[in-house]
Amino acid sequence: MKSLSIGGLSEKTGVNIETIRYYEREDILPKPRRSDGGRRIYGNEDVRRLNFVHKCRNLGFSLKETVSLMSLVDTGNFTCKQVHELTRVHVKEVSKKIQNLKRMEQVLLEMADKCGKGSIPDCPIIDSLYLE
Amino acid sequence: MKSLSIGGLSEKTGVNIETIRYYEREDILPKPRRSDGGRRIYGNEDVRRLNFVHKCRNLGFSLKETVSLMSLVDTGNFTCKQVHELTRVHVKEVSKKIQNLKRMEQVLLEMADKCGKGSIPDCPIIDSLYLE
DNA sequence: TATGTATCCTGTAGTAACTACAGGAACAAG
DNA sequence: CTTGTTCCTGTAGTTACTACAGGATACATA
Repeated sequence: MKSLSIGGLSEKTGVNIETIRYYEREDILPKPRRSDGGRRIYGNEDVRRLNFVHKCRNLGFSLKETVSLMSLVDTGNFTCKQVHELTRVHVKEVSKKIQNLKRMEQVLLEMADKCGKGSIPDCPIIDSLYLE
Repeated sequence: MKSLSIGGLSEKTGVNIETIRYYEREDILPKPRRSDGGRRIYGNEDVRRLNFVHKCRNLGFSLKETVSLMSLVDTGNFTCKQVHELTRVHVKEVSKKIQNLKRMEQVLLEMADKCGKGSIPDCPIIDSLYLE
């Protein structure tokens, strides 16, 4: 089992060094052991955990949700059903966000389309922003 | 021209009272005149401006971008072309966000699909979160 | 062994865009 | 005149990082 410095861990996982220290402060990652000089030393388990967190974040889970998922796993106190439920709820939120953004995109495209692209200070985009 | 209290303005525009005061602090909205008792008094122009800001925010423009748009309008120093360009750049970012979220959604759905929904502490969703 | 430089340390503050108080003043209705 | 609602200022909290400052440590090279 090889050990890593914080820089090594950062490179291996793609997570920023400052972010790793932040996760430690926030008790999202356990405090690692230190070298004689006081530097953090990480092992394979730390890589695994950080990958887990990183992946959750990329999938849009909040840190709170991520911690929930991890502690479920840590305690062994979970069922596949529970995890499925958590995922289902989350995917619903993601879908909602997509819908909202699509609506936004639509309005923006319509506005841009109506715009004459002229060189005088008069624009239907601006006009429509003042309405309602 | 009728005047409004901050509560009235909030109701009329759908913007939170605290948010209105925040916009004032941040010089996004002008400081309104006050009553003898020191309360804020708003007019039609304030409704217009706040609607503008609100709409920009709903369309995903940052406050900075919103202020840029407004000051373009205020100075009259803009062309339709400029506004079109700003919109075009913004819609590109929105589209990118949509793409990312869709990818996320896909992965989550796939994970949920593989999940056995069983009642034992073993779950392919969790397993896949540890990978990479 | 000296030295340079790369990496690391802690602690604090900044970011965006609000939101949430606390503690007090003003206004409207009965 | 009391009661209840709305409003005031000022400060601190939220999320998830990111960016220093000022110093210590580790390691490669001369």
